[in-house]
Amino acid sequence: MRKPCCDKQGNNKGAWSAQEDQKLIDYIKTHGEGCWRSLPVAAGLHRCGKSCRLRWINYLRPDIKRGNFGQDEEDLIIKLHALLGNRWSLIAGRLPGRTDNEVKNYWNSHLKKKLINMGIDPNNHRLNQILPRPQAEPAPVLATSTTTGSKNNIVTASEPKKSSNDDSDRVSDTASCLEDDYKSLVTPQVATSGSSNINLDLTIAAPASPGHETIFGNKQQNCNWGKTCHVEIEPTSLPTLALFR
DNA sequence: AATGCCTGCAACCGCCTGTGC
DNA sequence: TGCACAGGCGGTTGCAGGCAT
Repeated sequence: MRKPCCDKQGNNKGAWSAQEDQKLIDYIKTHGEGCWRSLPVAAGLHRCGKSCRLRWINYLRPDIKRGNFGQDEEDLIIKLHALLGNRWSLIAGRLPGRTDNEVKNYWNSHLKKKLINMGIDPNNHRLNQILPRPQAEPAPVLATSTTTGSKNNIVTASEPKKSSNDDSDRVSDTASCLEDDYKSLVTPQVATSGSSNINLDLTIAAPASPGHETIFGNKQQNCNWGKTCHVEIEPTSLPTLALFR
Protein backbone atom coordinates (compact mmCIF):
# COMPACT_ATOMS: atom_id res chain seq x y z
CA MET A 1 0.00 0.00 0.00
CA ARG A 2 1.39 3.30 -1.05
CA LYS A 3 1.82 5.91 1.57
CA PRO A 4 0.01 9.15 0.93
CA CYS A 5 2.26 11.88 -0.29
CA CYS A 6 1.71 13.80 2.85
CA ASP A 7 -0.23 13.69 6.00
CA LYS A 8 -3.64 14.91 5.06
CA GLN A 9 -4.95 15.34 8.53
CA GLY A 10 -5.03 18.95 9.54
CA ASN A 11 -4.03 20.16 6.14
CA ASN A 12 -6.06 22.75 4.33
CA LYS A 13 -7.45 21.90 0.96
CA GLY A 14 -9.10 23.85 -1.77
CA ALA A 15 -8.60 27.44 -2.71
CA TRP A 16 -5.69 29.32 -1.25
CA SER A 17 -6.29 32.37 0.87
CA ALA A 18 -4.37 35.59 0.41
CA GLN A 19 -2.63 34.97 3.72
CA GLU A 20 -1.46 31.56 2.63
CA ASP A 21 -0.21 32.98 -0.65
CA GLN A 22 1.71 35.66 1.19
CA LYS A 23 3.28 33.15 3.55
CA LEU A 24 4.40 31.03 0.65
CA ILE A 25 5.76 33.98 -1.29
CA ASP A 26 7.60 35.31 1.72
CA TYR A 27 9.12 31.97 2.50
CA ILE A 28 10.31 31.30 -1.03
CA LYS A 29 11.67 34.82 -1.35
CA THR A 30 13.74 34.20 1.72
CA HIS A 31 14.72 30.58 1.31
CA GLY A 32 14.22 29.85 -2.34
CA GLU A 33 12.42 26.95 -3.95
CA GLY A 34 12.96 23.37 -2.98
CA CYS A 35 12.37 20.99 -0.09
CA TRP A 36 8.70 21.14 -0.78
CA ARG A 37 7.86 18.52 1.77
CA SER A 38 9.32 20.43 4.64
CA LEU A 39 8.36 23.83 3.31
CA PRO A 40 4.80 23.92 4.66
CA VAL A 41 5.92 23.42 8.24
CA ALA A 42 8.76 25.87 7.88
CA ALA A 43 6.50 28.45 6.27
CA GLY A 44 3.69 27.91 8.73
CA LEU A 45 1.30 26.59 6.13
CA HIS A 46 -1.22 23.84 6.73
CA ARG A 47 -0.79 22.48 3.24
CA CYS A 48 1.01 19.54 1.78
CA GLY A 49 4.25 20.19 -0.03
CA LYS A 50 2.83 19.26 -3.37
CA SER A 51 0.07 21.75 -2.97
CA CYS A 52 2.59 24.48 -2.14
CA ARG A 53 4.67 23.58 -5.17
CA LEU A 54 1.68 23.65 -7.46
CA ARG A 55 0.50 26.97 -6.09
CA TRP A 56 3.90 28.53 -6.53
CA ILE A 57 4.58 27.14 -9.97
CA ASN A 58 1.14 27.69 -11.44
CA TYR A 59 0.13 30.91 -9.82
CA LEU A 60 2.54 32.75 -7.58
CA ARG A 61 5.79 32.66 -9.50
CA PRO A 62 6.71 36.20 -10.45
CA ASP A 63 7.56 35.40 -14.06
CA ILE A 64 4.18 33.98 -14.90
CA LYS A 65 2.48 35.60 -17.82
CA ARG A 66 -1.21 35.75 -17.20
CA GLY A 67 -3.97 36.59 -19.59
CA ASN A 68 -5.06 35.45 -22.98
CA PHE A 69 -2.88 33.41 -25.24
CA GLY A 70 -1.72 35.17 -28.35
CA GLN A 71 -2.21 33.81 -31.83
CA ASP A 72 1.44 32.93 -32.06
CA GLU A 73 1.24 31.05 -28.80
CA GLU A 74 -1.84 29.19 -29.99
CA ASP A 75 -0.13 28.17 -33.19
CA LEU A 76 2.91 27.01 -31.32
CA ILE A 77 0.89 24.97 -28.85
CA ILE A 78 -0.95 23.25 -31.67
CA LYS A 79 2.24 22.44 -33.48
CA LEU A 80 4.03 21.29 -30.39
CA HIS A 81 1.08 19.17 -29.39
CA ALA A 82 1.13 17.52 -32.77
CA LEU A 83 4.78 16.83 -32.25
CA LEU A 84 4.93 15.96 -28.59
CA GLY A 85 1.47 14.86 -27.63
CA ASN A 86 0.21 15.64 -24.16
CA ARG A 87 3.59 16.52 -22.79
CA TRP A 88 2.37 19.75 -21.33
CA SER A 89 5.50 20.54 -19.40
CA LEU A 90 7.59 20.29 -22.54
CA ILE A 91 5.12 22.40 -24.47
CA ALA A 92 4.96 24.96 -21.67
CA GLY A 93 8.72 25.05 -21.66
CA ARG A 94 8.58 26.57 -25.13
CA LEU A 95 6.20 29.26 -24.00
CA PRO A 96 7.88 31.72 -21.67
CA GLY A 97 5.74 32.58 -18.69
CA ARG A 98 3.21 29.85 -19.31
CA THR A 99 2.77 26.85 -17.07
CA ASP A 100 1.98 23.31 -18.02
CA ASN A 101 -1.32 23.53 -16.18
CA GLU A 102 -2.27 26.66 -18.03
CA VAL A 103 -1.34 25.20 -21.39
CA LYS A 104 -3.21 22.02 -20.60
CA ASN A 105 -6.32 23.91 -19.55
CA TYR A 106 -6.14 26.14 -22.58
CA TRP A 107 -5.82 23.17 -24.85
CA ASN A 108 -8.75 21.35 -23.28
CA SER A 109 -11.02 24.35 -23.12
CA HIS A 110 -10.16 26.27 -26.28
CA LEU A 111 -7.83 24.68 -28.74
CA LYS A 112 -9.42 21.28 -28.78
CA LYS A 113 -12.76 22.76 -29.71
CA LYS A 114 -11.17 25.04 -32.21
CA LEU A 115 -9.56 22.14 -34.02
CA ILE A 116 -12.75 20.16 -33.94
CA ASN A 117 -14.63 23.07 -35.44
CA MET A 118 -12.04 23.15 -38.17
CA GLY A 119 -12.68 19.50 -38.83
CA ILE A 120 -9.38 18.41 -37.39
CA ASP A 121 -9.03 15.62 -34.93
CA PRO A 122 -7.24 17.14 -31.95
CA ASN A 123 -5.76 13.81 -31.02
CA ASN A 124 -3.84 13.17 -34.17
CA HIS A 125 -4.13 16.52 -35.90
CA ARG A 126 -5.50 14.98 -39.02
CA LEU A 127 -8.47 16.10 -40.97
CA ASN A 128 -11.50 14.13 -39.94
CA GLN A 129 -12.50 12.12 -42.94
CA ILE A 130 -15.21 10.07 -41.35
CA LEU A 131 -18.17 12.28 -40.89
CA PRO A 132 -20.87 11.32 -38.47
CA ARG A 133 -23.78 9.62 -40.05
CA PRO A 134 -27.15 10.63 -38.70
CA GLN A 135 -28.49 7.29 -37.62
CA ALA A 136 -26.15 4.54 -38.58
CA GLU A 137 -23.91 4.81 -35.56
CA PRO A 138 -24.44 5.85 -31.98
CA ALA A 139 -23.22 9.41 -31.77
CA PRO A 140 -19.76 9.02 -33.21
CA VAL A 141 -18.64 12.52 -32.47
CA LEU A 142 -19.11 15.17 -29.88
CA ALA A 143 -20.62 12.83 -27.41
CA THR A 144 -20.56 14.68 -24.18
CA SER A 145 -20.38 12.54 -21.25
CA THR A 146 -19.03 11.26 -18.04
CA THR A 147 -20.22 11.22 -14.59
CA THR A 148 -20.48 14.90 -14.12
CA GLY A 149 -22.04 15.48 -17.47
CA SER A 150 -20.78 18.99 -17.56
CA LYS A 151 -17.25 18.60 -18.66
CA ASN A 152 -15.74 19.15 -21.99
CA ASN A 153 -14.96 15.57 -22.47
CA ILE A 154 -15.33 15.28 -26.15
CA VAL A 155 -15.15 11.79 -27.41
CA THR A 156 -14.79 10.93 -30.99
CA ALA A 157 -15.25 7.64 -32.70
CA SER A 158 -11.58 7.55 -33.46
CA GLU A 159 -10.64 8.09 -29.88
CA PRO A 160 -10.46 4.80 -28.09
CA LYS A 161 -10.06 4.83 -24.38
CA LYS A 162 -6.42 5.04 -23.71
CA SER A 163 -4.44 3.11 -21.24
CA SER A 164 -2.36 5.31 -19.05
CA ASN A 165 0.48 2.89 -19.39
CA ASP A 166 0.44 2.88 -23.11
CA ASP A 167 3.18 5.22 -23.98
CA SER A 168 2.23 5.31 -27.58
CA ASP A 169 -0.63 7.57 -26.66
CA ARG A 170 1.74 10.09 -25.33
CA VAL A 171 3.27 10.78 -28.63
CA SER A 172 0.74 11.66 -31.17
CA ASP A 173 1.03 9.35 -34.09
CA THR A 174 1.14 12.43 -36.14
CA ALA A 175 4.58 12.99 -34.77
CA SER A 176 5.74 10.30 -37.05
CA CYS A 177 4.97 12.39 -40.04
CA LEU A 178 6.04 15.71 -38.76
CA GLU A 179 9.60 15.76 -39.76
CA ASP A 180 9.17 18.81 -41.88
CA ASP A 181 7.24 20.55 -39.19
CA TYR A 182 9.74 19.51 -36.64
CA LYS A 183 12.45 21.04 -38.76
CA SER A 184 10.49 24.20 -39.02
CA LEU A 185 10.15 24.29 -35.28
CA VAL A 186 13.79 23.79 -34.56
CA THR A 187 14.72 26.29 -37.19
CA PRO A 188 13.65 29.63 -35.86
CA GLN A 189 13.73 31.48 -39.12
CA VAL A 190 11.27 29.07 -40.59
CA ALA A 191 8.94 29.08 -37.68
CA THR A 192 5.64 30.74 -38.17
CA SER A 193 5.69 32.48 -34.90
CA GLY A 194 6.26 36.14 -35.10
CA SER A 195 7.14 36.50 -31.49
CA SER A 196 10.77 36.77 -30.63
CA ASN A 197 9.93 35.80 -27.08
CA ILE A 198 9.03 32.31 -27.96
CA ASN A 199 11.77 29.84 -27.54
CA LEU A 200 11.72 27.46 -30.42
CA ASP A 201 14.78 25.57 -29.42
CA LEU A 202 13.69 21.99 -29.11
CA THR A 203 17.04 20.53 -28.34
CA ILE A 204 15.72 19.06 -25.13
CA ALA A 205 13.23 17.17 -27.14
CA ALA A 206 15.68 16.04 -29.72
CA PRO A 207 19.21 15.67 -28.51
CA ALA A 208 21.75 15.06 -31.19
CA SER A 209 23.53 12.23 -29.52
CA PRO A 210 25.35 9.58 -31.52
CA GLY A 211 22.90 6.94 -30.47
CA HIS A 212 19.97 9.14 -31.09
CA GLU A 213 17.72 8.04 -33.83
CA THR A 214 15.08 10.10 -35.37
CA ILE A 215 11.77 9.84 -33.65
CA PHE A 216 10.20 9.57 -37.01
CA GLY A 217 10.26 5.90 -37.59
CA ASN A 218 8.08 2.90 -37.53
CA LYS A 219 9.39 0.96 -34.65
CA GLN A 220 10.40 1.29 -31.10
CA GLN A 221 12.60 4.26 -30.57
CA ASN A 222 14.51 5.75 -27.76
CA CYS A 223 12.76 8.97 -27.27
CA ASN A 224 14.55 11.90 -25.87
CA TRP A 225 12.20 12.29 -22.94
CA GLY A 226 13.73 9.25 -21.46
CA LYS A 227 11.12 6.69 -22.19
CA THR A 228 10.96 4.21 -24.90
CA CYS A 229 8.12 5.01 -27.14
CA HIS A 230 6.46 3.42 -30.05
CA VAL A 231 5.97 5.45 -33.13
CA GLU A 232 3.99 3.88 -35.83
CA ILE A 233 3.42 4.89 -39.35
CA GLU A 234 0.55 3.59 -41.32
CA PRO A 235 2.26 2.38 -44.45
CA THR A 236 -0.61 2.99 -46.74
CA SER A 237 -1.69 6.38 -45.64
CA LEU A 238 0.91 8.77 -44.49
CA PRO A 239 -1.08 11.22 -42.51
CA THR A 240 -1.22 14.81 -43.40
CA LEU A 241 -1.44 17.56 -40.92
CA ALA A 242 -3.97 20.03 -42.08
CA LEU A 243 -2.74 22.93 -40.03
CA PHE A 244 0.81 22.59 -41.27
CA ARG A 245 0.09 22.96 -44.88
C1' DA B 1 -35.68 37.43 -10.72
C1' DA B 2 -34.91 32.62 -10.26
C1' DT B 3 -33.16 28.49 -11.83
C1' DG B 4 -30.40 25.26 -14.24
C1' DC B 5 -26.73 24.45 -17.41
C1' DC B 6 -22.21 25.30 -19.25
C1' DT B 7 -17.48 26.81 -19.18
C1' DG B 8 -12.94 27.83 -17.55
C1' DC B 9 -9.59 27.22 -14.35
C1' DA B 10 -7.42 26.20 -9.87
C1' DA B 11 -6.33 22.43 -7.31
C1' DC B 12 -6.01 17.55 -6.22
C1' DC B 13 -4.67 12.75 -7.05
C1' DG B 14 -1.98 9.01 -8.36
C1' DC B 15 1.77 7.39 -10.93
C1' DC B 16 6.48 7.81 -12.62
C1' DT B 17 11.28 9.11 -12.37
C1' DG B 18 15.53 10.54 -10.30
C1' DT B 19 18.55 10.46 -6.47
C1' DG B 20 20.77 9.19 -2.26
C1' DC B 21 21.82 5.69 0.90
C1' DT C 1 21.02 -3.85 -6.17
C1' DG C 2 17.12 -2.54 -3.84
C1' DC C 3 14.60 0.62 -1.14
C1' DA C 4 12.73 5.01 0.36
C1' DC C 5 11.91 9.55 -0.46
C1' DA C 6 11.15 13.88 -2.97
C1' DG C 7 9.95 16.11 -7.00
C1' DG C 8 7.61 16.24 -11.39
C1' DC C 9 4.00 15.22 -14.58
C1' DG C 10 -0.50 14.40 -16.69
C1' DG C 11 -5.29 13.27 -15.89
C1' DT C 12 -9.22 14.44 -13.45
C1' DT C 13 -12.28 16.84 -10.33
C1' DG C 14 -14.86 20.50 -8.21
C1' DC C 15 -16.34 25.02 -7.92
C1' DA C 16 -17.35 29.83 -9.13
C1' DG C 17 -19.08 32.71 -12.43
C1' DG C 18 -21.36 33.51 -16.80
C1' DC C 19 -25.12 32.55 -19.77
C1' DA C 20 -29.58 30.89 -21.39
C1' DT C 21 -34.24 29.97 -20.43
